[in-house]
Amino acid sequence: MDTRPSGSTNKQDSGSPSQVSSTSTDGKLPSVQQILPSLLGIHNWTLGSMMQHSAGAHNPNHNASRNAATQFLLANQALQGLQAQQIFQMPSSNGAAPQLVSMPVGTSGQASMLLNSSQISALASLHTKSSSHNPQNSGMALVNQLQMQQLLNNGLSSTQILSALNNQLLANAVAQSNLQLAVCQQQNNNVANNCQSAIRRVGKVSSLVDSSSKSSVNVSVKQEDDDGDSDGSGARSENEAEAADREAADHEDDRSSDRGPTIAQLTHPSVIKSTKAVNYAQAIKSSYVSSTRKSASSPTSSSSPVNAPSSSADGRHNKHEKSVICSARSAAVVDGIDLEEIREFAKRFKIRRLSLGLTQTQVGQALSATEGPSYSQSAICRFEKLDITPRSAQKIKPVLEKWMREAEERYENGGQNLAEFVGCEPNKKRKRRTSFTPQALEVLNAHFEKNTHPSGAEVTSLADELAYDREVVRVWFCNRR
DNA sequence: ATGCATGAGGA
DNA sequence: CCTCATGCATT
Repeated sequence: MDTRPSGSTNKQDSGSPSQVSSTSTDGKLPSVQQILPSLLGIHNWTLGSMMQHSAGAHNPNHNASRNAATQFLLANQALQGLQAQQIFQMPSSNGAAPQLVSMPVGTSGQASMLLNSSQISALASLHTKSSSHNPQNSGMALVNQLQMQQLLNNGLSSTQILSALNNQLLANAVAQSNLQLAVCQQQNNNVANNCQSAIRRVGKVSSLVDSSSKSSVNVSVKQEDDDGDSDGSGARSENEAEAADREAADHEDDRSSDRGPTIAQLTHPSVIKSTKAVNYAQAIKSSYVSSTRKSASSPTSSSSPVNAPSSSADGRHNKHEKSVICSARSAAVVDGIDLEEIREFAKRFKIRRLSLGLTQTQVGQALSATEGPSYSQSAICRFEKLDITPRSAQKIKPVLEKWMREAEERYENGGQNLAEFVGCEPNKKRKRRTSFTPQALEVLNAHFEKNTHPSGAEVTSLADELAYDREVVRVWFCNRR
């Protein structure tokens, strides 16, 4: 289904293929492609390829033909904990596009990463020489499984996971012989250290290693790929590529939004300290006080005055570190909604989605093709991040649960058409998104801090002063609140 | 991933 | 007009 809504587009073609997990290539540290095989315990595998069957029936122009054929790396099943290695090649004008590589790690985790063609071929050429049987493979896999889960448990974004994984690979390569659990911990620390900088660079603080490793690392992901065949994603790869690119370029500047209290916030009151306090209070206010329902559990129960005091000079700079989502087990229950349960599901869902090699966009499209309510990429993104109110989450959850079950079924049956694109009607044109200038934002924020609910007259004059549509200004306040 | 837009439902 | 839930469009 190639698709891409006609008008769409901003998408510059495969502009930046690489990004990927290529790291130190030569010299000191081994490159990813050098250690990947051992990391995964792959010593015997076969490279197969099959022409991509146009699952969607069309897409003649994918003629990346010769090489664009979907390739599969089939891992030797003899190595426990590892199953089929799949490589979905994304069609593109040139064969240099990066490929999404999904690899099961351990028995219940799965990592996805992008590898460019040279890395792929490097990986491919390795099978000829790699023959050393390391009895400790399973051990390695296990270690990585744990680490992977920790990464996932911390709610990191795809980009973060990729970089973290990358560091993980290096860490493992360096400590290649350690397999004891104790050593495992050590590795975790190494990984943490290695990752920290990367993560920080990306703007998020997060405790990567929860040494106490918490009880529930039960990310029960059942494995169903026995022969790595699956596809259907082959045809959708355009979207895949698109998303991949975006993720690659992903800049997480962490601006954060102050919509209502999100599950992430509710379940982690601890992270909401200092600067965050104000926002949190506001969040509680807007969503609970006003809705009269409010329930005991919310940590800050008391309602804050409508006019957020906000002691800071500039509200915008106060909203930072909101997306810190680390592990926690607080089984909070708000409004009869088990946040913990939702959190668990969101985690599982993300893992499943990735293991199926699907992007949020694809899931959204698939959803819209099925019965019942559907949700957009945005919604899915927010759900996975738990950047939504408990109420919304509870509403979306069953939909995703249902879809996930069906997706698994289809996957097992050959994985055909996991996503079906349904031509959306153009609908009426949406107003072009307004982009406020930094200056305007300064003014707006200044006003917002003084008064979150400006009167009609105030809005008008403000709009006037800034030379923006009154409606635009009004909406800005609504969204800001 | 997230900023702004839209529309429903409620005062 | 507001709040909320969502989505489109853009970063």
